[in-house]
Amino acid sequence: MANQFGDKIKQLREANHLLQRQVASELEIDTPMLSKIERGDRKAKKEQVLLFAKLYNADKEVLLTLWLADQVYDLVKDEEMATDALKVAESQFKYKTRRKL
Amino acid sequence: MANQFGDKIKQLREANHLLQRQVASELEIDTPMLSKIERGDRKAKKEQVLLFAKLYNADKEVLLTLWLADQVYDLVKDEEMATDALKVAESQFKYKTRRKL
DNA sequence: TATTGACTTGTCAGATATTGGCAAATATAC
DNA sequence: GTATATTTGCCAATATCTGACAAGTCAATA
Repeated sequence: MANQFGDKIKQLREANHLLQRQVASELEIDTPMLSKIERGDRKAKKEQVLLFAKLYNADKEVLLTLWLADQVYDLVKDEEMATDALKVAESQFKYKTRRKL
Repeated sequence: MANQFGDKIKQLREANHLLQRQVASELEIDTPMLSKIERGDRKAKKEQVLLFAKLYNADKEVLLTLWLADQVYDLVKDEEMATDALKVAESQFKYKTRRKL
């Protein structure tokens, strides 16, 4: 997993002087799992992203964005048409939201 | 599945006056499967995308782009931070490719 | 260098999702 | 109506993901 999110939450954890043990306990997962999430080995659940934001007093929109971006990146990273596809998806998204209004 | 790709290949099939039966046979799948791919119910394999391009004499880059874009769209469609995440993923992608050179 | 504490790695069974294919339903054309 | 084309529903096989645990490394320090 491409890992902007993991890097960020590791950074935040350290800035808050917390151990994986402590954070893991709050998230009700074990330390190996947290380690893997920080290292990008495993994907956090959306609900856990919100908990990270709360625990670290961080902007949840920022974390959710990085979390999603990593997933998008993983999906397209090996594809030649990656950036084109991202642009197409983006315009498709904008079109749909515009229609909803 | 968001369906720019399916619409496109259905359009191309009809422009080429081909039946699902015929195309499916070329792809070595059954017609229900092709129907589902055209309708966005099932995702085509990358290898099948290339076959579509060949069969319909279409630009494979275009088809691959739509095919990937649909997948990206599906991933982000229900997320509030969707467009932000796409932008972040895009810049991440550009950075990595730049580094590779 | 033995012990301790923090973190990481490997593995695996169980859960979940995806796939391919068939049978049946529906739509379209004649 | 019949015949042909397409779609829908379903299911078993397979693949992928998940959570959990045991064992590993690494760094600090007694």
